Amino acid sequence: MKNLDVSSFQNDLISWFTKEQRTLPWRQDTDPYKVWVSEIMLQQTRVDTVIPYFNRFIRQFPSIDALAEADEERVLKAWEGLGYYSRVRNLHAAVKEVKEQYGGKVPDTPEAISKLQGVGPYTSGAILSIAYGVPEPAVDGNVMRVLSRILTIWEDIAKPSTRKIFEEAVRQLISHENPSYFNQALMELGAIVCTPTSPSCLLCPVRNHCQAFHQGVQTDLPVKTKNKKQKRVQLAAAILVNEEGKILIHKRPGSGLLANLWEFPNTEMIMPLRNEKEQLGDFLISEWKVEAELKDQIGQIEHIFSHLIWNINVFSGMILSDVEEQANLKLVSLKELEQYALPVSHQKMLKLYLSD
DNA sequence: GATCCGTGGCA
DNA sequence: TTGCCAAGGAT
Repeated sequence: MKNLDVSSFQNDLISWFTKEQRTLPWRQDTDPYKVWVSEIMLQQTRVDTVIPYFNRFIRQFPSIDALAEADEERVLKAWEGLGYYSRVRNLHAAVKEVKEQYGGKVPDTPEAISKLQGVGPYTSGAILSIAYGVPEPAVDGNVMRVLSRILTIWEDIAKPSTRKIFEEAVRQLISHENPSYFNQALMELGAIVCTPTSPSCLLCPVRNHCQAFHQGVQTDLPVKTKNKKQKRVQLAAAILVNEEGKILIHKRPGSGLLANLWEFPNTEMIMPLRNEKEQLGDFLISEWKVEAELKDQIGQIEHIFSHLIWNINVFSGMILSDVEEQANLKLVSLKELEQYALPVSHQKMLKLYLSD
């Protein structure tokens, strides 16, 4: 590698990680299943957020077999609040696949492991290197940031095609003696030293190898184009109770936003100027044949997703008709509701209702 | 390649 | 307050 003493770089990086790595629950051992779970949870999600979820999840589902045999409702409930719920549905499906097709052992080749649902290029490399010591690249956002600075790579890291450039770089740099620590060290460095804004270059174990530091351009890298703004969507939702005090909930479709999570009945306001309570009442009858007496609005909620914003006007009401329960439509008591995974937006609605 | 898919923290 | 993010993958 041009302008870089690879052996010295590996040594400085791995020595630093050996000494300075954070103690984390998924670093207690290298059980491929636990490495796998942690890597899925850590996708686009901060370490501090993941820690309690990881501990609970492993307690509930300690092994491939335990997770493979679990009901999806329980699995989704364990993921409630973490976001990107397709991650856990894919993990669940993939774990069943490993149990059935690989005798319960997580595959140890790039070809096999990459076929598992939810396992892309990053996760494949992470599991192979950390759990099995295979020298494969594991290029995430941290790695692209760190290496863009060390090697002064000016490609736009927001473009999917750019990842290949960094994978090629890692193949030339990775330690074959300890690929696990090499990959983890790059990510750890990105997380606690080589941060997006104001990197701590004076504390960096590899600053002598860093071209951006030498040129004083570390804050100009990486190059990353901006995201688009979220779209706003106006919703009206109802927390409806029957004469027994049971609450009406609806299971969302199996694909798309918040797939398979439960929610309070709601509908998008296509005509924002028309009376919302009327639109909501019409929706309840036409969609669910539920006649309800809606009270005045009990509040409003704004919920921000990565790509859209929900503005929800929340109503409460009494169910006047009989409800025909279906697989995706249930009446549950407040206590039973605890068994169902709700999106955070609907947890906010419930809290609003209970304090009303 | 562009878009979809969550959430909470922080400058 | 607003934007931007944080150990990505599927379509």
